[in-house]
Amino acid sequence: MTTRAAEPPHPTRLRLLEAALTVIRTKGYAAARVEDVCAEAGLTKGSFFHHFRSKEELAIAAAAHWSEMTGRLFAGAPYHGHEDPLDRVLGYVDFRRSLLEGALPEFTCLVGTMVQEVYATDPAIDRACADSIEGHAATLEADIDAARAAYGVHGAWTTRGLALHTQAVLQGAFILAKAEGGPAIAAESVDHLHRYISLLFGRDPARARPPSPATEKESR
Amino acid sequence: MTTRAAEPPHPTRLRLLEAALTVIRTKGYAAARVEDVCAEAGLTKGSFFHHFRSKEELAIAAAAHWSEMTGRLFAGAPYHGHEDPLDRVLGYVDFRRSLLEGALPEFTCLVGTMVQEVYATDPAIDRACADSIEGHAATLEADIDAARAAYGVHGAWTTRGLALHTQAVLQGAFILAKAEGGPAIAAESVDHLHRYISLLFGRDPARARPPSPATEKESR
DNA sequence: GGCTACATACCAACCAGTAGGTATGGCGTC
DNA sequence: GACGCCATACCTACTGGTTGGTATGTAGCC
Repeated sequence: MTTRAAEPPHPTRLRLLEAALTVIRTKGYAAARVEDVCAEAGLTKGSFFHHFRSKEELAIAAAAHWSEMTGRLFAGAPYHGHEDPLDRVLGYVDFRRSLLEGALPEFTCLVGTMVQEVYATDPAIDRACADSIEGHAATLEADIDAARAAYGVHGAWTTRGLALHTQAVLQGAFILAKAEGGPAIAAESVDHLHRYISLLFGRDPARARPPSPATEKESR
Repeated sequence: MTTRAAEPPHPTRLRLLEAALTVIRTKGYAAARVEDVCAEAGLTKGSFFHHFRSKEELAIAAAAHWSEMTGRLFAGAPYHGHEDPLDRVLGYVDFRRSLLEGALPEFTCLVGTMVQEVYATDPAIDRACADSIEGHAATLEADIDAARAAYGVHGAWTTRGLALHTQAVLQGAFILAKAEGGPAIAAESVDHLHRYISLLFGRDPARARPPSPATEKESR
């Protein structure tokens, strides 16, 4: 991930990045025109090319911005407050489930969408997307490891593999949501993921979930 | 799915459809130029537009062709020969896993790739993709139902939901494979799916898999 | 007065789709 | 069994709209 201490970006650049998120998540990267992004941001191309050298640079910057945004969102999420590490892992899944609301471009994943289009044609964007996904998955590994230790679970799978599996389920859920036109089936798939992790650690999946601890004001 | 008794397509049309599979799975739909498809098929645009009215019609026809191709592949797969319905479901997962070989455009899913790009902009292609995914998932439901009956499993989930969850895991695995540049992590995710279904039906996931029954010569 | 941050106007390449041509082969007719 | 006729299948050449990117202008600010 390498979230290097980024100086806060120029507000106009930020507006363009936010616009890019919306447009690319709606139409995909190739179909997203620079002018679409400008219109969404209420600017013109002259301004765009003042802040970005090319459309490709926008995509890479958007992926980095996405990583930072989601990084902050998940770092501040309440599930980190659980005592039991397994509750933290399951809390993460519940949190992801709670995000599946509203219109599709609001909850689907920027980098998952982009990587499908560019993996074979644009190595730089592909790398940025892969970094984003892997970096996010890595934030789960400490809790999964702690849960394995606490529950004495040592199956034929790796911590990193399970962390990435959660991402696979979520990415796949987004695809189903796009095909079906809404988040309902995506939510069911995330429920299956929750049930899987419960079973994997020998916990009854039907057991009531622990209440979310109060959201931390500042998680540093 | 509605696999209506299709008269065998014109061989040149078929070459264009096969070429479209390759090109779209490599570059995505929007970036796939009509001329790319023609070049891949060894034809020119004049011929293309003799067989298809538009690029959109190609995409829809490609999705239908994809459904037929995969339909035949899975209908003829060996896992249907297992006595135990749970073995058939798990055999399906194993079969999917065995397909994760070679270069990415050879094993990734056409309609999963396309739906991400068109869900908000092209309802006709979106519908074709959704039909393909749902139609394929539906082929699992009879075996899942039979397994639920045989094993007395009635959790808080639906047969259709689990069938679609298998597709979510696979689609997500393809995204990870594209990000990582190879099928290794995708395979791990499919292993997790196998483990999940085993646990869900109360079977020890570590248990040796039953040998595949001999491939049926003709499954009608 | 020069630098940042935007806008307007323009260009050249690209690309889906069209126009119109030619080769091929089936088929009825004599 | 040769001939005229036409539909099919494929090609080359072109067009017109689109789009990433550039050149240039200008308003405000230090």
